[in-house]
Amino acid sequence: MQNYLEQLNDAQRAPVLQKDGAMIVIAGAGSGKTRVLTFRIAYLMSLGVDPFSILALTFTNKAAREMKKRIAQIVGNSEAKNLWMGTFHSVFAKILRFEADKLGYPSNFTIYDTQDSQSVIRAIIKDMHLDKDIYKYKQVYSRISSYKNSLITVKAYFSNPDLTEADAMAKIPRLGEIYKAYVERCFKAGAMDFDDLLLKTNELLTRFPEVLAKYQNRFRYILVDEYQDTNHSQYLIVKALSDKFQNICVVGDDAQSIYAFRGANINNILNFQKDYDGVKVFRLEQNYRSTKNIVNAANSIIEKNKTRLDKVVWTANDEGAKIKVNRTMTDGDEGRFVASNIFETKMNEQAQNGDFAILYRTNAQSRAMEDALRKKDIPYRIYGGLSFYQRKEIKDVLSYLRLILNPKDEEALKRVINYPARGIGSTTIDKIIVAANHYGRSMFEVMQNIDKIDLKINSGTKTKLQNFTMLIESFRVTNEASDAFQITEYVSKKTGLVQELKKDGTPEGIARIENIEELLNGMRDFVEEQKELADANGSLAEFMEDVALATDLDNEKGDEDRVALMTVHLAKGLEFPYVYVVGMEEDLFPSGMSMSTRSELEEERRLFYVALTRAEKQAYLTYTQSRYRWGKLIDAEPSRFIEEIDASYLEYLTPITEHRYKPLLDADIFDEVDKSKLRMRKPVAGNAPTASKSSTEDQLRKLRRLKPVTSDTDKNFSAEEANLKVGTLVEHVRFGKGRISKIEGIGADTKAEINFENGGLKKLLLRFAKLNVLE
DNA sequence: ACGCCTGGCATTTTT
DNA sequence: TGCCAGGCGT
Repeated sequence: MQNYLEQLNDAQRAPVLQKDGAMIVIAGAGSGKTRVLTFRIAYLMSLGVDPFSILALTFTNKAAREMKKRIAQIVGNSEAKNLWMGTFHSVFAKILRFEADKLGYPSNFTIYDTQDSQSVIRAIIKDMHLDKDIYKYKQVYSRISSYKNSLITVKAYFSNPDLTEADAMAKIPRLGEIYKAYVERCFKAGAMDFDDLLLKTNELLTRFPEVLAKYQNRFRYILVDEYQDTNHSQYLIVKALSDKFQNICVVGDDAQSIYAFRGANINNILNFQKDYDGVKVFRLEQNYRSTKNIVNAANSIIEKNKTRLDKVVWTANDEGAKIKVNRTMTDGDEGRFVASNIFETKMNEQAQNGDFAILYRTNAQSRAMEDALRKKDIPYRIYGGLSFYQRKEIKDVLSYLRLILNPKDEEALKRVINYPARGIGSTTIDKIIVAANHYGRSMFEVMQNIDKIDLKINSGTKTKLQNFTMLIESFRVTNEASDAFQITEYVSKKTGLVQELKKDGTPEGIARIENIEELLNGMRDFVEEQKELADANGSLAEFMEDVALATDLDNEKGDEDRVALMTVHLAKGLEFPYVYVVGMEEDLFPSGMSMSTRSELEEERRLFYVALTRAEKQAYLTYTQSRYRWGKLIDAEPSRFIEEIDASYLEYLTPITEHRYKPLLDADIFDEVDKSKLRMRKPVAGNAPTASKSSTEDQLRKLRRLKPVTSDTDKNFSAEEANLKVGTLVEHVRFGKGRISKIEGIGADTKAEINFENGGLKKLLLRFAKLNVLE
């Protein structure tokens, strides 16, 4: 152990040696935080701490696996495997299975993925005869999800007038009913969604003090990685579990908090010191990953953010090359530039494919890159997007498997009851659903008793239904004596899934069969691994637990030498010698949907910070002048983030394009405006701001038409809901209790003075950027 | 009951 | 542009 400690620098060693108490490690990009975490755990164990009493929470399975592996190398496998280590979701799913009966759930509950959840919601909206254009199932889902992450249960929702009123104001007054129905349906199906895994854990820990005590006593030492990305629900779990011993070590980097959109709360890390007594603060500021140029450039970016913890990242590495900035005409050209650049670099620097990463803001951008790489015969792998387990054919197989474990799982049932086709149509299914609701039973139970109830289903269909239930029941029996691989192979044969695909014979069909084979291979490996490493037997239940929470990143085939293509979000925690950040354009990065408030823009900036700090030796920023979006060619302008980098760290391969209208710096406006006094009018559908064809005069007229809001409802809008859309049409902006008193000029120089009567703000000067003015 | 076709719509990130 | 849901025809 001692010589391991010598591998650390002083700053890293200090938190490792700090055995007890609450502590936070603020770790800059590339500063070796994973090393600190692993060594700290190993060190605790060397002091005699039982691995059973150490809980380490990560954000990806991959991170957990790797950490476990590295700890195993230090303390040995037999010790390491007793550690409680995994994602929040996977660790608490295990605990929930163990304690499920207390919450009225079966221990074999299904975990619904996003698709399943959304499909439940879609069905509810339909059943309630709601207008699907108003109640969009995806939006409803994300709304419910964010309620759950804030621990707003159905009950809490209805007893909070602020929430019900807010939804009523948003013209979705029946959201609460949908929420309620959704929760009921999930419960009836014996299913938890992702958010439930955290919400129900909270419920478990608050409602059952003896359970809380049990886990408080078990988890004497708690470590949380990527603490900046915890949401409220996770925060409360950590807080509750660590309350007794207060041996809590959180590690994170506020500058890399990029998941606010799904409920992560950066304040968790910013306020950690207030949450516990005598918090020790450690800072890891030396970057071992990147060149001076990259580190300094990244620093010059993140400095623009207001909300951040005090920290100066530095490096002793070489100066390195400047960051190269390149402009192309189209996204196709951008792809070709990147591809040939990779080709040349490979030649000149003897680099491997695996040394390169192409990072983008949106998945849609991967296509142009793919095309170019394929033309140059450069092997690549795309991460993210549709994960392997989300593919149709895989989900079909998995649905049968889910049904074996939990016949109440309605989403799985609906998916496979008539696939492959066995003559059970939607009319029949509807009848069963009606009966299931009527008797308060699951669909499967209704089907099992189909001849005892009168559903006006003809006898031929009844037989088909019985055949199906018998098929599933026979699977259940077979599964008792099988491991995951055996039962799956059996299922895919018996159901005729594979035959169905063979029959169609198209290239896609063949690819699907290959995918199913890949699934089987993966299962075989899984079974072997489980039997060897853990004291498990590779059962289907174990496998499904893994699958439900797996992501594409977990299927790493490490031995492949390929260029990596992924979103910036996915790249967090990774590093590559050569990094291309493509699509550095306004409205794309920063995303047009995330630049209307200061906090959104700051998150985009952190995202860019993450992108840049992935690079070890060389970073490229590329942008285009026009890009295909929504199937249309649209004009693009270079991202403000390029210009935010101190120019001395940049090398322009092409002259930077001047903005026709400078992006408005957020500082100009966000500092002065109390956003709760501002309201945004929803853009009218079909009136895309960028497609506006109006003349200068029209624009001016629109500006003048801005009227003060006369109603006194403004206080119902939170800062988040109120929106000031900078960089798009001004006509979308409405101001509460204020009026525009003066407009000067148009285009880059447009100035508007706005007088506010309330909120202490009397006058505001706005420079509207990027007005859509024809030239 | 099934399958094809079409029209409408959405494109930010995902454990 | 590409996908998916819903409608319509068989």
